[in-house]
Amino acid sequence: MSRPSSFVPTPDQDVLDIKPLRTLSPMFPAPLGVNTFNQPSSPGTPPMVFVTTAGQFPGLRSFSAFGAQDAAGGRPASSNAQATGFGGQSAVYGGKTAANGTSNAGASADVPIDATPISVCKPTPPPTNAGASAGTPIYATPLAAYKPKTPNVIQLDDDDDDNDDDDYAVNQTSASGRAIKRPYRLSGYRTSGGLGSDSNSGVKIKRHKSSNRMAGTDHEFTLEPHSSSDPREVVEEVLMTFEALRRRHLQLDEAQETGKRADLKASAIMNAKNLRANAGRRIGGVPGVEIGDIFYFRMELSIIGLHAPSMAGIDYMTATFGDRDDDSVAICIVAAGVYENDDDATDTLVYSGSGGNNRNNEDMHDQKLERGNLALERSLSRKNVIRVVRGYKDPGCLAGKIYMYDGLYKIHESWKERTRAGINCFKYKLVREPGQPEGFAIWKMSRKWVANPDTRGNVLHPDLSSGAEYLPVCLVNDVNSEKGPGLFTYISEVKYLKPLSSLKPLQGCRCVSACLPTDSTCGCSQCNGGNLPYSSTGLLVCRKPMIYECGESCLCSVNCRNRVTQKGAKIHFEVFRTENRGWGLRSWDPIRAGSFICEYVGEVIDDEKFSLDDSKDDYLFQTVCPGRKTLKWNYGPELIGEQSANVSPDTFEPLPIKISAKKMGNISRFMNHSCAPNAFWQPVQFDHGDDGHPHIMFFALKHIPPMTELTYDYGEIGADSSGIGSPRAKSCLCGSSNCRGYFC
DNA sequence: GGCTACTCATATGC
DNA sequence: CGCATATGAGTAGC
Repeated sequence: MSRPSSFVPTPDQDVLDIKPLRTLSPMFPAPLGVNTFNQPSSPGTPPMVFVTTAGQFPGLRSFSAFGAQDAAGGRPASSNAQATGFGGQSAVYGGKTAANGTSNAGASADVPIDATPISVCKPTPPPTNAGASAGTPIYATPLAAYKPKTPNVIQLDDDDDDNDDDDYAVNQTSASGRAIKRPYRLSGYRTSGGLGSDSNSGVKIKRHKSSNRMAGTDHEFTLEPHSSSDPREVVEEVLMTFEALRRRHLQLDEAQETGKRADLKASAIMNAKNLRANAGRRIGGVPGVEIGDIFYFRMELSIIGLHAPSMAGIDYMTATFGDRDDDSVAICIVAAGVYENDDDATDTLVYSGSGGNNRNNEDMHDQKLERGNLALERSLSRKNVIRVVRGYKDPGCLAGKIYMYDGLYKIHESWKERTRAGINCFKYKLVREPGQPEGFAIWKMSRKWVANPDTRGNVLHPDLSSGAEYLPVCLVNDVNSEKGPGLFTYISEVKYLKPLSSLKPLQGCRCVSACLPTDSTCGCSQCNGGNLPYSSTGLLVCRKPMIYECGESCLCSVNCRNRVTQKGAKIHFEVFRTENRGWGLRSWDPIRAGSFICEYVGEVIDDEKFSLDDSKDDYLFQTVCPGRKTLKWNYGPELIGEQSANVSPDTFEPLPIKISAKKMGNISRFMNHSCAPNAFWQPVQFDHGDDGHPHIMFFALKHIPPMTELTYDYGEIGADSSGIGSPRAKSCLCGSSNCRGYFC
């Protein structure tokens, strides 16, 4: 993950200060790097010229707004979050906790009226268990007597006084890890070799014989020789591969109007090839997974070892505590978030046990103290930490649910509650362990800002673009007293040297209304290698030397799905003062991998007149070969037997285009470099056919949580010889584990 | 004990 | 709203 540059933790800083999510990662020290991206701006001078698309704006309105904000602001830096008032100790009891639990709606901050501590609940006496069928509930068994026979026995230090994670270092002694052999049936997609067999009846993939999957320690996962030993890298690689596979499957499915659940297909392949991280179970944090990480599928949680079950909300394991009996303890829960209201409590959570509410209202029955519920109950007495993943259904968001890892919690109490439907339901109150970086709290906060930008503190200007962008671009400084970046003119479109009309036109398609993935005759689809380059939700499927969107010469409408980047960015950006890298760009919205972020806007520089002076331009964009991570974004086709679409540094061919955003540009001029970036550039054509001078569009390399700095790999000039000697080379201290040390 | 094969529980994602 | 289904626990049997 890119190291957001803006945070050097200091003792006096408020924990709730608005900071990027990742900065407190224990794995990486705070970045020390400084680059010279932003011109220094003296406090007295107007910081910039605000310009609309129509032309240069006199700036009167802007400047006065600027001053007003400034005066009104006047808050000390790094103290803006308190006003939002989350993190309180408010209890989450009552109405919210149970969609079905109306009886408690009025019970405020106290144990619900009809709540009974589970310890008081007397389980019904065990049925004569001799001939107990498989379905016999264990509910009846007294806890102490309950001794699961699962072979996955893991020993723990029997020492639960301390909060330290190390206490839960897991020694896997006997871990047979019996793999369930089950053919993975991938119906409805065709492979062109590789794993393929019998595409009519679906492809069967045998799961890897994984005798060593549970053995040893963490990372037997290797994708390829380059693969990192850094757990963070491994996790990101797994997720990137999953996403690449999923997008490609989606594309194939759409083309054939068949199949669904590309997420399941992708994970089937991942599992078949044993491409997963952190196999096995553990109490406490998962290596390479950081608080604030976001996910879009339950499968993603599963393949990185964060939460193994693909559907169930409670992940648990059997462990041996010292010389005591084996015990099942909960290790991770996914709080679905369907009962989410305006509850501001971000450090407590009331979780409902599982079971009982069968579909169709038939067969409703009391929840039983077994499996996950039992594990939670045992975790209450064991006091072990439990990972919490918060699910959040954004009403305004078309995509389904987003999951965010919110760190470690402990169960503080449990009780039984009668739901509206009349069944007994277990409730568990979880409290977030102190001292962890904020996760869900930042999420909630940024949602609030999106709903009402006025609630964002430390604002220097409400819209840097003065309306030129689809959404306002907030300028903020949580760090120091600097008033803004150096002077520049905000424009929203690239300034070409020649009028577009004089450029070679782009060939269009003759699709009526909209280009369809099933239509192989679509000219634009053919230009893109036979498929539409974007998914139906607008995600880029694959990184390519060039993407051709539909344009003016096409007959299709503006609603055609092959028009994505030309419509502009639709993200709530903010330009913010980083701690040590000048100004940077980040987003209030979560950004899903493959999403369009923004275009590199500036003045196209004439290749012939390119001078030494220009080469010192810090805002010059050139198509320099980026690092491995960016090049590998497509990794996935190889896994399903397709030809690799990847470009290697050897075959990379730069384009002649050079864009300078020094004097005029847009938000993308604030994107800093990182050797572990979360965005990449992609050439796109839609309004002209000069392939040497395409639009440079940025897409998300991975899921980007809100408030994480957006970065891309500036690349290295003369990678083969000496990038360091290059006139533009700057030393890089992005802080990532694979930092190259310099960039251009 | 090691292993396979089966059932069951879960609720997601489309 | 219905449907197909991945994962893992648990059980039975060889």
